[in-house]
Amino acid sequence: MLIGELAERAGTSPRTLRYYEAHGLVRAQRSANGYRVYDETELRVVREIRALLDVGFGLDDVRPFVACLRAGNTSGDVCPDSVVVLRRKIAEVDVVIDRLGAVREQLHSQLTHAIAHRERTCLRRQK
Amino acid sequence: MLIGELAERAGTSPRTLRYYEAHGLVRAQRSANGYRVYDETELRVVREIRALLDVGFGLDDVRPFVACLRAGNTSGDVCPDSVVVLRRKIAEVDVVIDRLGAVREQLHSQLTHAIAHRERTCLRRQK
DNA sequence: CCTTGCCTTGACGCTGACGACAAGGTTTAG
DNA sequence: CTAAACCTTGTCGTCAGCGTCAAGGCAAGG
Repeated sequence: MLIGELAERAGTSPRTLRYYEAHGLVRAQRSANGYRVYDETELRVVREIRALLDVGFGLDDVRPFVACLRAGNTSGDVCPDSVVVLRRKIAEVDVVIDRLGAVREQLHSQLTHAIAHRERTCLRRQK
Repeated sequence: MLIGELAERAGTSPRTLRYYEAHGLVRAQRSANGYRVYDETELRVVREIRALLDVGFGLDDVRPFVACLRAGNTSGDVCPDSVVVLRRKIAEVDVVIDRLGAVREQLHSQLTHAIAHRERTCLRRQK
């Protein structure tokens, strides 16, 4: 499997795969002419990476999951390092959710205030 | 009031104020030697900008609020354009909160799965 | 032989809100 | 006289995850 095929099967681009390789996440054999050659394992690795990035992970967060897959596990989640990252990420998400909740509250009250102000202005105009 | 003083009073940096000016948000008179000179109104403008950026607005989102203040209003929130942006931002925040909630769910289930897997492994080892 | 369509490395662009520095002018205090 | 502490414009760097050329090599079909 060459880079174009892997890219298509994983739903991404060759550029992206080279990028992952440059950052030590994906590995490739080389054919005689220097082309990157991948096996099915790499396909699963790339899909794991994509799934985690989509959820808001950074490349560094993904490393333990890739290592876990390479260690022969069916899922990248089951290794201790992955679990640590999972817990941390959940905590991070919780923090952001809380913050956004507070922001939402504030914006809502600003909006309420603005509407109330407009009401008052209209009423004064009507008099 | 020169740029350094305004920066300090607004809790930001001269660089930032020049940046806002370059993007048409803050205005300054010029003294004979070419220094930027600000009045109290600009202080309020800068504080409005900062408050909104802190909440996750972009510079473009802030423009209507600044215009609203410049139009003589006590609050930047009360003008129609500001209200439009407020509503849009609240909607955006809602979307992100929902997405993060789903992400949190997914991560939690991954974590649960990983823990369960580890339990099974330990049990097998104990046998 | 020539085109088409893969592949290679290398390098710059992008988004946003600035930080950091360069190289210089001004004003004030000692 | 000079150092300190302001100010000016201009340019590059930052973070992340790539997109988008550029310039070239390799393989196969007509």
